[in-house]
Amino acid sequence: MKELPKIYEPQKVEDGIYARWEESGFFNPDNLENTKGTHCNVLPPPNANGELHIGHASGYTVMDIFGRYGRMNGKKTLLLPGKDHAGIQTQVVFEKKLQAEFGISRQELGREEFYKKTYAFCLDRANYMRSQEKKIGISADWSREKFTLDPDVLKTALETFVTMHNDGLIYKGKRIINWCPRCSTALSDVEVLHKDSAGKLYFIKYPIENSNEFITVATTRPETMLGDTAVAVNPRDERYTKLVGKNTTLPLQNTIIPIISDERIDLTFGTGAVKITPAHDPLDWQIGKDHNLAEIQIIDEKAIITELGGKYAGLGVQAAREQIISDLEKLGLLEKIEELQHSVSICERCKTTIEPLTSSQWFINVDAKNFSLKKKAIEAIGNGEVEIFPNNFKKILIDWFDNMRDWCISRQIWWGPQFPVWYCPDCGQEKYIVSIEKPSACPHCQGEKLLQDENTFDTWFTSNQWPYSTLKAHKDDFENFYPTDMMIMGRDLLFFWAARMIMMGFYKTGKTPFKNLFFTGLGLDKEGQKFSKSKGNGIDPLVMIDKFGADALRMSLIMDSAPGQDSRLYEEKIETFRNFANKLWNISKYCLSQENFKLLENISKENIITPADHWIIKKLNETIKTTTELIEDKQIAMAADILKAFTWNDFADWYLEINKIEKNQAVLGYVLDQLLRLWHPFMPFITEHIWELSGQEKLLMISAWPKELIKTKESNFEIIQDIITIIRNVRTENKIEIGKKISITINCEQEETIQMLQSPFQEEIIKRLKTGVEKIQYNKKQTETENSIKRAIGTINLEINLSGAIDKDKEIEKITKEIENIEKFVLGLSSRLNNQDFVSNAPAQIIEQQKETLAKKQLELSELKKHLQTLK
RNA sequence: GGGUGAUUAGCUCAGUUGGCUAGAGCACUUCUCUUACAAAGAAGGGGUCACUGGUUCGAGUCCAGUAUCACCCACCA
Repeated sequence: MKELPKIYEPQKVEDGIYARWEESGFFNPDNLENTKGTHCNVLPPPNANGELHIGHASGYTVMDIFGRYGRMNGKKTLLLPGKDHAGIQTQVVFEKKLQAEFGISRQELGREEFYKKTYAFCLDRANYMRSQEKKIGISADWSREKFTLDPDVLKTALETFVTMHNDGLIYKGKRIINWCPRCSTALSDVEVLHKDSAGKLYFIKYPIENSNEFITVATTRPETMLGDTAVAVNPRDERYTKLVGKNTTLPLQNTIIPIISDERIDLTFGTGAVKITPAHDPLDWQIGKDHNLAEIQIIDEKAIITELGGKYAGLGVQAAREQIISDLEKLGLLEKIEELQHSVSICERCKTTIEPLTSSQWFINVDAKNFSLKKKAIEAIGNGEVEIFPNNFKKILIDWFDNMRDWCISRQIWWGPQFPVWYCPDCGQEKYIVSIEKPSACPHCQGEKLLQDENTFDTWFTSNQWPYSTLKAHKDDFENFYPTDMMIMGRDLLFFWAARMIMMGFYKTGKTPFKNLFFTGLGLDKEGQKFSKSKGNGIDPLVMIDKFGADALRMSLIMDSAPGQDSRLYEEKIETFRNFANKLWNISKYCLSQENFKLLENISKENIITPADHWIIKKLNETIKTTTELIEDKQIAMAADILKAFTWNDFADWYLEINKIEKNQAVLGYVLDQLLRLWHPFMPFITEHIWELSGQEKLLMISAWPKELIKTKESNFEIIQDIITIIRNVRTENKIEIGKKISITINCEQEETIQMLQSPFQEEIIKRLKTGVEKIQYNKKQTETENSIKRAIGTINLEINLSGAIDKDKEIEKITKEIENIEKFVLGLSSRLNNQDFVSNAPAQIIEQQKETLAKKQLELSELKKHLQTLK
């Protein structure tokens, strides 16, 4: 066996291992043989406009763990990768790039050219990002990789638009929408963020018609008064009862508008009287509709005052506001200004303040009579058709659906698929044709100059169809894999993506798009801050992989965290898992250095011989069982934790040390074999590498997940462990120098135990495992050697002879403390066992356990007391 | 305004349906380069599980309330 490096060097082996996996073809489920059942995870497509960040890495790790676990369990496993064109975000990114590199705007480039260049940019980024994804080790089938604008994927999405339109679930209408003046597009409700900011509340006096009185309204946006068409008060507000039905003169515009009453007015806020601007406020728009008020658009799509704004036309919103306040002040109509904390709507992508505008847009009716998308989704979540991890996200989702309003899906950006809607210039905008292909002629006037609707789709309209649009693009995938098994994403995508995928899935296929929906938390930096570009606190996954290895990064991303819970990531943490990977490396290095060592998939009973053998096999069995159960239960962090404890504390710290003395290479080979399999989903690179070094021909990636449990008999190996640990402890406590040899006496009445200890190698083990023991004596009865230290281990009374070197005071102190401790515990336990309520209510098993513990502790206590006497 | 999560060792966090004296990593103390590993080994110290009540034989875990922090949602003129 060739000499392996002392330190595992992931940088040198990872790329080669990934290449072997790819070449094997087993990422492609079509090449997997003898499969039983399927595991499918259509991977969330990252935005093809940048690079992978730690959030992607975190999600991919979870997906890959379940994917590899599924594959090792013999399931036809498909992880389907892809990229998203990410409409607005990509347009923003690419416009900036154009400006920075060439100093040109998209307008200068023209729509068609801009689209072409953006497409090329996305493909370039997609290529780069794919190479990053491979670095993380994701076992995805690249032959099926998709892009949201691929013709076949897009076709499915557009077909959905057509059928939804035909079913009356999509309509075009003039409604109030969120407008981003910088992006020049409408936005859906979820694309708008709300930022708390300090603002001002202006109190403006509106003169009552034919009177000297005023009605004072309060507003944060005085400039919108140019478009007021009413003043509203609450019908129960007695202050204004006599004014309802009268009119007021709108200052500056000098138009006459009515004073109306409406339930939705909060009488405790401001003056209780509200100016109504239907064209520029969502609530006002509703009220305007109900009261038949005119909509006067006085702010345009660039946030400039329109012609209807009279003398203020052409001013920006902010400038108009200042001018209006100054003019009102001159007129004596500004009563006062108060400071106010309120939230301002901003664009999710560029943070520009949103202008609510009325505009003609396309909407999805989410609660249609013939097919209520949201009710269907709520039902599926409620009845468990979609299982959600962690479970508490269920309620959040249902609440969100309950409050969901119609969804605006049209955008006025250039980057993205255009609506399959056609207009005839002669017949006008009212008559349109919905068709994926351009119709040859207008059905109304036979005109042939048809123009396509200029709107592009909301990115989420296409990506919400991802699970079936990708599967439908390849042979029988849809039949084989839909509904998919897992969908995993960051909790920030809950509403954007998860919720609406469920809706669309039910509409299109009548089924949920995925059976299990799993949310990861967000990655935070060491101070608990969200990673963000502007803060510059990001951790580049590639840099970390280069520094610590992909396996270490993967482990650091999933350990010490609960599903859906945010977790902090920092280099020191990744380092600890690099150290663990190195531990696994050295464990393997030791095994491989042994003569006649080979990995064994199975072991027969005859080969489990010594007390340590039985013990380690029993521990391994428990580990296999628990790990499997935990993964099935989606608790991967706990699963890895159990595995880690077994690997390090049981196998490395004990079994390997014993193997140096008492060889049983069959057990060694079997445990390492099983261990590599168990670790593979979590740390695929290092396990595959060791697997190969061990001479295995078949890839570990497609080897079977451990399941067979070999029955073992109980061994008393724990007694040996206790003896060793106690001796080491006593040596340290009494400051016995390293080289000094000591002797021990084992007092025990049980013949069986003594036989075990005297069986081949067991004494050797006790002597050589850092105990410095030279001589072991046995006695059936208690001996009373002067100056020795005694400790009870079950039925054994261990006597450690330090030849006069003991620190008597310290020993007395320690024993006294220990006695107190145990007495307290024994008291608590025995009073519980004497409690009739406990005895009659607690399960028999618990009672039995506690009785045993009590007996053991009482025995220990009496031994300690005797020991204390002899010391004194 | 509504909601969710968090509060456990100096720090970062686990702790599944309630069940023996609450765990890990890092940091800390002491010792050791022992031929798999100093990225390691051995032995230790360190916790009123935020607070107050309640349910229970039994509560870190369940219920109610309080406090602090974080995040999300929201048509707060």
